[in-house]
Amino acid sequence: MKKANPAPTMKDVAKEAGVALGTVSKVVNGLPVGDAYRIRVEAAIEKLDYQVNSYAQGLKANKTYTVAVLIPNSYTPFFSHLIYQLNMALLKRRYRMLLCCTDYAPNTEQEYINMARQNKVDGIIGLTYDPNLVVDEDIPFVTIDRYLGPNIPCVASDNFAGGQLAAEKLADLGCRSVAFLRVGSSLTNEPNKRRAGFENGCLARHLNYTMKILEDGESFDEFEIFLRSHLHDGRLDFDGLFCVTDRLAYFIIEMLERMGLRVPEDVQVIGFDGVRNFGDCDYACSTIVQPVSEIAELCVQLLLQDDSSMKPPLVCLPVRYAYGGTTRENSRQ
Amino acid sequence: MKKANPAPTMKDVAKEAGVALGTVSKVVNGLPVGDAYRIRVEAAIEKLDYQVNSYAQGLKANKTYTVAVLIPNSYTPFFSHLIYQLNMALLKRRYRMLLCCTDYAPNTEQEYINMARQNKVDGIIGLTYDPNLVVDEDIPFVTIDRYLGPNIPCVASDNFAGGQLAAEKLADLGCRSVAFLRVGSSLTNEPNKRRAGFENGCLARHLNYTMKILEDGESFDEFEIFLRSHLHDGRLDFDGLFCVTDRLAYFIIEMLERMGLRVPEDVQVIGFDGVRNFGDCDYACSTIVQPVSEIAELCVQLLLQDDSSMKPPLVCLPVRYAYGGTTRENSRQ
DNA sequence: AAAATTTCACGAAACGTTTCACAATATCAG
DNA sequence: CTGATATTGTGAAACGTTTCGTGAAATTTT
Repeated sequence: MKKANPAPTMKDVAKEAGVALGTVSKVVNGLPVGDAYRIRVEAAIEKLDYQVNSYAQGLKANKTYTVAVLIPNSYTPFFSHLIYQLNMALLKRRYRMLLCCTDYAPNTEQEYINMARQNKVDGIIGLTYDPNLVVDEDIPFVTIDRYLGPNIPCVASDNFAGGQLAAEKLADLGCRSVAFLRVGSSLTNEPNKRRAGFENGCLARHLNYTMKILEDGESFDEFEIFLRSHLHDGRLDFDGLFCVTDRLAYFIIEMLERMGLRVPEDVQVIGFDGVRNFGDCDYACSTIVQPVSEIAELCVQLLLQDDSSMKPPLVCLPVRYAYGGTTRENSRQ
Repeated sequence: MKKANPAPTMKDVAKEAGVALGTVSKVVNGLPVGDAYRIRVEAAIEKLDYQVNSYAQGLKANKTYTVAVLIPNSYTPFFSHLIYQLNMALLKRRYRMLLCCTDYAPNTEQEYINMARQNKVDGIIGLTYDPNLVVDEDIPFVTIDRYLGPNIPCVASDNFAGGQLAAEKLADLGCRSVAFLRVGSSLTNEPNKRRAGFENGCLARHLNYTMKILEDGESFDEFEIFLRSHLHDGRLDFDGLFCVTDRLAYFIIEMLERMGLRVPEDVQVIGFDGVRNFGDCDYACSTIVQPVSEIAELCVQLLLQDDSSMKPPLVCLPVRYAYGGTTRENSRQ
């Protein structure tokens, strides 16, 4: 049924069905209406191919069913999976997702927050960078991986446990001397706890450990310098490496191979994130997997629940280890 | 300036400034207003921390400044980059992006199209799968990589030229016998032209060529069977491979290495897409790069331009070759 | 059978904008 | 100084919903 240009409104449906406006509204919203009326209204809706205007609804209800998602970009694997899962979690609740890529720029982040407010979104989920972000007190806000204050719930993986798990795994897989590699970030965000967790795990398992943390401007080449300084007669001082992200692990593995070291025979490598290299292929490396889907689900739950007194300031979700070819699994595994 | 619960409206601003509603509206929209009035209104806006309600605007103007983007998922590298660039192109024009991941499911695609219509979006950009998609005639629709009909503009890379370019590159790099590898898809979409282009290029350059196209249910293992059947005494019949996507190329390269063949020494490999392995690192392989940013920009332009008579049914954008370590660049390059 | 009660459709008002006919003021010619 | 013209602020109406007080009809009670 092709309809002339102006989209049919409730008023048109009411006229077509010979009922009042309010009756149509009730039918549309599933409120109790006499069967005779319901049938007439439904027929009219069908005939006119009527669709409710959700923006008029939003105006009336002061609710837009829109959530803004602030994220540095959509193409880093962890982010792109997060977006996917957030999209699913929101759509399940009939919410729309307004995606804002910030490119790590603090002023862009602030701009988007203001813009989100102007768009009267029902809430904001932010994986943000700027520690001095000014968030509006009266718009629900949930962060990922960044604790901004006791009134702003933060959802993250259990990064500390993830670090511990990496150490334990390496120990279980026979490592004696390990290193932690991280790209520099002066930020105090949740993923930083990976280091502390790893250190803790190494101590518990009596592993020798070394850290190499890149400073803010330093290039990845520093890692090669570091590794070469620990290379003697073609043998590395370490038999295990824990990289702060899979992306870094991927680089390091290529670097090791260029240096003539075999992974996992000479040195085992564990990364962090657990996202797939090409979207749905194997893991790029053995890794600590973040529960992306659960993170997304919880963010949305916390954001949309109205009882703000029940919102915990920080939730850490359990991580797990996954084999990805860069460790030597033993038979007990 | 902390404000009590109900957000201030234009009416509040008008009262505060002692002017009429229409005057505030003009100031907000940058229409000519006497300086004395403008100053009073701007002061009131500042004082009350007023933000226009863009949903009320949308209702009045019958324009929601929202565009729905239908895409299989957000984590496949090509898609995630597309989303990023679409986001940028839309945001530049103050449009919002409603992201819908369809998981390649035809019914989900149709559902989302209906939902988008309900949400009164100003347009839809779709990278869709279902060839029988029912699109609403009176809502602007632009597709990516899939030609649905003369009234629905389609934006794509010049896949044919890309295929040609791959063949020419392989020829220039010294190949004599090449193969084209593709995963099966019975769909008639734009990327299918890569094969025809490659074939064309091979003929022009007198290259021996072979095709291996996976049928719909077949696993990637078929490629190994195919390659092994062309392996004699550790030497492959081909010295060049063109893979339909970088993702496939990535698999094939790993497969070749497992088979004891060196890339690019024994066999050179070119993929297609040109997206980065971990978001912003090097190319995963030598590749034909799709102009993702231009595709996104053009989609948005076509979608939002009102003169529908000027919309071309199909636009193919130029691709380029990029070195990614899996070809032997010669000195002339 | 009449009164009391319940049920439920009706339609006006309101949400926060934009727009437009109108009125008020300022400008200028004669 | 008057009357015509240009300028610009005013406020009501409209956009498409939801909500809620009103009252008519149906049902139950005595």
